Amino acid sequence: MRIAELSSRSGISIPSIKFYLREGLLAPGEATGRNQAAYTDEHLHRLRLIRALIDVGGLSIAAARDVLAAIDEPDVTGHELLGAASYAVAGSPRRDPDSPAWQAARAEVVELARRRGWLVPDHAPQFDVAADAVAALRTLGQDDIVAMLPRYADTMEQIAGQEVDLVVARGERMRMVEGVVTSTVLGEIVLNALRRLAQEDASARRLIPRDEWPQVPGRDPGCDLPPGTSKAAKVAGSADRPPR
Amino acid sequence: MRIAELSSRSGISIPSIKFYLREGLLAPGEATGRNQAAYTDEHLHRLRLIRALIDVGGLSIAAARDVLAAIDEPDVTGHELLGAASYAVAGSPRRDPDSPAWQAARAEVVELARRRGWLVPDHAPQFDVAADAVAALRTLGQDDIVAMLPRYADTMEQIAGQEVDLVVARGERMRMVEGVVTSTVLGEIVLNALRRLAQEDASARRLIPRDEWPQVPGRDPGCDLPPGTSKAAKVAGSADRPPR
DNA sequence: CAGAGCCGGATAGTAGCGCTATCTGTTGAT
DNA sequence: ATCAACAGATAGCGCTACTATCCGGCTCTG
Repeated sequence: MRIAELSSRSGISIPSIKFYLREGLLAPGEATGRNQAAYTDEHLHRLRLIRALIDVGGLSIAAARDVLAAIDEPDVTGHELLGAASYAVAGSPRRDPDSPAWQAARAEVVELARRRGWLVPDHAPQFDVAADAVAALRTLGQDDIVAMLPRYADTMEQIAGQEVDLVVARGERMRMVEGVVTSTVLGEIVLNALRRLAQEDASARRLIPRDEWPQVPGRDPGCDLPPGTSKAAKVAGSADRPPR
Repeated sequence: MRIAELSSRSGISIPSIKFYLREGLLAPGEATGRNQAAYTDEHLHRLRLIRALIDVGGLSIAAARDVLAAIDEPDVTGHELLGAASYAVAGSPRRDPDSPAWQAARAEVVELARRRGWLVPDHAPQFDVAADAVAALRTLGQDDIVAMLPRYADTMEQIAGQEVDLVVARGERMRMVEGVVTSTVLGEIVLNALRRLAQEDASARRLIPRDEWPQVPGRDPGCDLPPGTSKAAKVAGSADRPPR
């Protein structure tokens, strides 16, 4: 296929495709002449991945390039890829790594991970990101929100375990590698959106009088978890919440 | 306090402070003369909030302005504020709301929320954000990741309930309102960072031979959840995972 | 086999965002 | 009286993610 077809099938303008070629996000097509090249369905798929990372995942061009380069590296393992993706997404713009408050916040998060026995190196960039947020919460006097950290960690440990199991179960390397990236980047978007929706629901239930609730169909019991879920997890899913 | 002191105490340059004044993120100081104004500790706090939202939370100036305007509105309820924050953060750049695939993805997420009985309007912008990601996952052939949606929703329902309880417990309106914003925006950053760390841990446990694990101190049992956690939740926290 | 039009590659230009610099006239501290 | 600091306004800058234009070569059509 030539570039015009690649453009029309992907919905991306030819100049943009050329831009991604220049930036090294997309491999050149196979040359069929001095100034002609042929593109394949793999290029089409790659373009969709690029747009998903950039438009939906909010990655910068540079971050997307780093992630995609790790995908292309044939002997990078799934585990290393996750680190690479994590590093690329974290970016560098930290607030002030020199202040004692920031260092205390970072130490707090590192200690949390250590107590849970997480196998992560102390220099993982995500610790810096978390430290930024924790330090900001503390200087804003929102210490009680920081107190939720252990619960956040517990929850994310469950989620991450299931995500990794899912991707590892695929077996085939190429599908695993792309699964790591998409579940990390796009899964985050979905999780964040669902969290906001759940917050809106939770605050409606607590702050709006029951007789002013909008009319909604009743909640279907027990049909919203996929097969294989343990009874304990289902029970926990409804624990610690006010009556609905 | 005059602007020079506000600048040195906040660590933000005077031109930047003037910029925030122009953009309406920061209220003008009380005028003490034709071209003099006095700033208070509230201005200092507000500046810290602005920087937290922008630098740490990644909000644009426009989104931060919308959120802060909602905070300032004296008769906006905590619940409405959450909607405003949610809306401001969602932004508008959606992928292609006209394609059938996108509409199917949106319907899928709306149906998920409806089945759980969430009290959220169908037009909530977070549905659009989630639809973007779900549609992207489907076109990339990552349907098994989409299958995790119900579990994501269940998890976020728990987290959001606890967050809202925490903030509502404060009682005082001003502290509630700021708690909504900070927990929504900064909590998301922390959650995302912890998720990536947990993913790295999970993939290390599954993909690296046990005898190559880095040496880490043992996991402390049971001391990582705050008081008030039910036994069921603690058990669920360790369920469905491979042996550690 | 001519010529219209698409091709790859290169260079230059653009729009928006988040500041930053400079200028003007005024004011308060010494 | 002097002079740095101030508020307010206008203009400019650096970065990112494209977008436009040009060029000589290719290829498809009639």
